[in-house]
Amino acid sequence: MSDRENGQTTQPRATMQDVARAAGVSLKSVSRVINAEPHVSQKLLDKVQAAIHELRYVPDTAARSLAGQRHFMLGVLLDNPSPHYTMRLVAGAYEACRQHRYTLQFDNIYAAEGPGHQAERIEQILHSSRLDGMILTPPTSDVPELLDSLERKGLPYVRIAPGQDTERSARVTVDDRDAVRQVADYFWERGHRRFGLVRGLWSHPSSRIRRDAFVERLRSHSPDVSIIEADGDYTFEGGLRAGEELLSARRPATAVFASNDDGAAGVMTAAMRLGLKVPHDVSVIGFDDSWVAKSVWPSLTTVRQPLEEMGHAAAQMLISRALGGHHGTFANRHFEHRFIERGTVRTIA
Amino acid sequence: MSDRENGQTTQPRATMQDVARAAGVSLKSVSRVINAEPHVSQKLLDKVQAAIHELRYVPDTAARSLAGQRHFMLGVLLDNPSPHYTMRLVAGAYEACRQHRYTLQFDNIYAAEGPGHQAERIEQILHSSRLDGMILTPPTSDVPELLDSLERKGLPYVRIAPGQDTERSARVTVDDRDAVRQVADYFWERGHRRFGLVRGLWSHPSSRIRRDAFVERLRSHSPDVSIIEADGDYTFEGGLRAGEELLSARRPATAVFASNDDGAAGVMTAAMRLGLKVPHDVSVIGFDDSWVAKSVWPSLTTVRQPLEEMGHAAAQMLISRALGGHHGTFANRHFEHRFIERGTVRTIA
DNA sequence: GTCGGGATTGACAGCGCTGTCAAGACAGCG
DNA sequence: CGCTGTCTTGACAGCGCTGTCAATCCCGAC
Repeated sequence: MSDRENGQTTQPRATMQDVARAAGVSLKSVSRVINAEPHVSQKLLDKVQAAIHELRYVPDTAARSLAGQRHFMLGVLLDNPSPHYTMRLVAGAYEACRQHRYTLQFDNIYAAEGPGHQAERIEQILHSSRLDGMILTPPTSDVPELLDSLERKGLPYVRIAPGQDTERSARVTVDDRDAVRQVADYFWERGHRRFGLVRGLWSHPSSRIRRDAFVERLRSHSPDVSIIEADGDYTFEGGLRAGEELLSARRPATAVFASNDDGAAGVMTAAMRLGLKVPHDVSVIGFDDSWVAKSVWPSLTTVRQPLEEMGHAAAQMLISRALGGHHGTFANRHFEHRFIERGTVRTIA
Repeated sequence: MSDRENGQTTQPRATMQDVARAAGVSLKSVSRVINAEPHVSQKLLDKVQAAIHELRYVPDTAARSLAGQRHFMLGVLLDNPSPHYTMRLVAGAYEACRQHRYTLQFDNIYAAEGPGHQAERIEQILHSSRLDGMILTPPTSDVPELLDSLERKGLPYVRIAPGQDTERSARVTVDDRDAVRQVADYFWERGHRRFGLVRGLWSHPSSRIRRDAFVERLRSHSPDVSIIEADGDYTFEGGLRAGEELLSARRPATAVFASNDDGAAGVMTAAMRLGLKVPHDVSVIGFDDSWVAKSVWPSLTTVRQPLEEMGHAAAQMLISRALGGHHGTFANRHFEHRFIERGTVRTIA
């Protein structure tokens, strides 16, 4: 491998003891400063901070974990097939962790294997790692067995975008309904009256929510508006099939909302194959602002979830909690979507 | 938050001491078994393993780190804009880490900010975290300043797919040349004689390598073969522009190789806009087998790098090293690409 | 039967930090 | 001026494990 282990140039890292000595105070006082504990005089604070800075002191996480009851590690439960989605969420959570010198552990829980397996898997995860908290990402946020296990173990957790039984725990939410209404209105205001809807995967609560919001909003504009629905199962393939169905109907849709971007890309391809031009002949809006949104032409009008911020918030909640925060009350941070106007919607004269 | 901290049901985790007692041996003997040290009799081994199993003992990483000189943490240096690429590499590395109860720390190094900033950034990373090794992913594998810093600190590292100065360190390689030759032959054998090439980003060594291999291979078939080149900078947009250039030339290419999938998707879109059908009028091959490869129609013929395996191998090398392995010699694990035949290439009569 | 040497096992001192508890400092009050 | 209560500071044990070193065991060779 590539190195020389004999740290010729590397002087040993400063310890808390070193800082204490340099500042002329006790070990424990340095500890107090590091942990921002109360009852520290300004004078002592200054001395210690100067010494810390001077020695470039960085506390040793392993020692802190061993001696105290924090462990500087959070877990994230993952089971989302979309790398882009996962990546953004995790990036946000990771950033929050880094800021507090925490580490993030990733755990894939395979929903496909059924709730029994999942419960077993999480028990194992909890037993074998010392965590200060757990972040549940969709679709794991809605598996009751998981929540049960977590509660039994007494591990704090935060659910991201839970679909059901929302009040049960701390959570980070985002209002899909609201975003979908914007989509519906956007189409409506541009003169569209015949709609297509590509549904997602029924096992994800988000799927039903998005569908219902879209349909309801449109009906509120006109009770007997035309909406053709088809299943797209959140994939390109699914969107392709759904698109062909929607666009080759007798009175085809002029505006299609796909429950995610992959599906929307499928619809665009279907349009192309049917000789329809986007947005001239069909308008399309996606959901997620994933990577593909910019890998199609025209680039896709879509809705972006602030996933990084959501992940960040979730981790932040857990970290504050570990520092000795808010017991009893279930925090809830809410975020808004951002509508991203690009090139796939046309205004009908 | 969602829990009860008073672990009513949670009995304390077993410690090594507990195991020693249960097995009727000394603490140190259990430690030997856990660390697979030599000089342990079969009888003792059995007793200890039984006790470990019985008590569901899991060693405490923090304590091990504190007491020993391993820290059970590896770092990955990231600076690749493609989430899919990063994700796959990291997933593999992470899996290897999990198997050995290691943790992976991610660090973004912003190449765009220039080598000076990077060196500073890595110094800071190395100073503030206790790592057993570092994995460099492209394009960080080719920043000499980074390697210098790592070596100065004496931290073992492995470079993934380094482009230059390969022998300098341990590494995990994959032969782009070989894969690109396959691509060239694949086109050639199917009767194509007029080629288009979408180049990548010059700052990535891979870009030049892929380009050269493609051109050389084709020339080896026929010295004055027609190859039109255009810059695609590894993005969809770039591929789109490059595609329009290549396909609207006087004697347009019938087969286009794009240095990555995003670029290939751009070429396909360009073809569509020019009224050309893929693969009937133009054949396209990409590189990476990224998410978009299946989000276009027809789905993209491409080349897949075994990124998970590569990440896994890199982490594995570092972990073995930390266990006290191969000093002096620079390991090198080599991987092969896999050619993925899908629907974007046509055989010319 | 005895000795040398390697194989096997264990005792023990910390690693760097936090939690506990007690001591010292200091202000206010009678 | 002494006493009490609060604020600040420090001493100390020990978290769970590994590295060191010494003790013990077992074997073949003499």
